Amino acid sequence: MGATKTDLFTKKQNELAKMAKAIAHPARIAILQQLIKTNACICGNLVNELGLAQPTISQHLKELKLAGIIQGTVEGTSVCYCIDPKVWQKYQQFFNDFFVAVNELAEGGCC
Amino acid sequence: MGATKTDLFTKKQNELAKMAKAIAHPARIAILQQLIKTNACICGNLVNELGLAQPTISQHLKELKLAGIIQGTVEGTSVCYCIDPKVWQKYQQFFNDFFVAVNELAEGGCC
DNA sequence: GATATTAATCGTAATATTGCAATAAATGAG
DNA sequence: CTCATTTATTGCAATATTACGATTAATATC
Repeated sequence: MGATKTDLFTKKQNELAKMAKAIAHPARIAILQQLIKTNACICGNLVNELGLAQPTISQHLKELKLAGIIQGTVEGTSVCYCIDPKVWQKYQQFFNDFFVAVNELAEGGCC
Repeated sequence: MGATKTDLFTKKQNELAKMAKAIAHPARIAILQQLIKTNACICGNLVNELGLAQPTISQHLKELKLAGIIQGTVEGTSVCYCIDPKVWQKYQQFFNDFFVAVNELAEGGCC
């Protein structure tokens, strides 16, 4: 039915899934990389960098903002986006914790 | 139009996005955690553990298999799934590389 | 206030994802 | 070969995502 049954899973599982979803699009990854690369925030010249239309970029920015990864502050007629380091670290932590679990056992192989 | 414009992005960006998508669902995270927890592979008793119908689990397993994270080997009437440590490590590496980039600068804040 | 610039929102079309009932395929036991 | 068990596939309905044209909102400049 297209709707995820979130009630079947733990808070952590749902949260990690949501975090993964936030970066599960090349445009959003490209946006984040641009924000990192230009350090200082840079605003909507993302539209020029990536080849997507302005509303599309705006929508992706909204999702990233909703996920908490970035924040935007109005600056004249334009808006300045940048990564929230705290949330970014949380993401790093969550993903690392998830992946690290296996390496602890691993080896044995199985089937 | 619902179709991602992959041609606009780099191979790495598309790949990371795909990897994120593979784990961007709580059921798939739960499945992976079960496979880790029970170390030895465990097959379709995932259906009992999670509360989803058998075809739904089967579909998620297929996606994880397609992403390369897991592999399944037939064992009698049942199938034994387990994590592919090599691919898992690749995932860990990719995500870490992505997140680590910011911490190198960070601090300055911006807007 | 009128105009230009930039970004957000609305509306809509195309496509993708999620979930499951029904069914098929594969294998082991008898 | 028949039957039971387990998993995969098919077909379909509900919902979500992606993308963009058209428009609106916000702000700066004149």
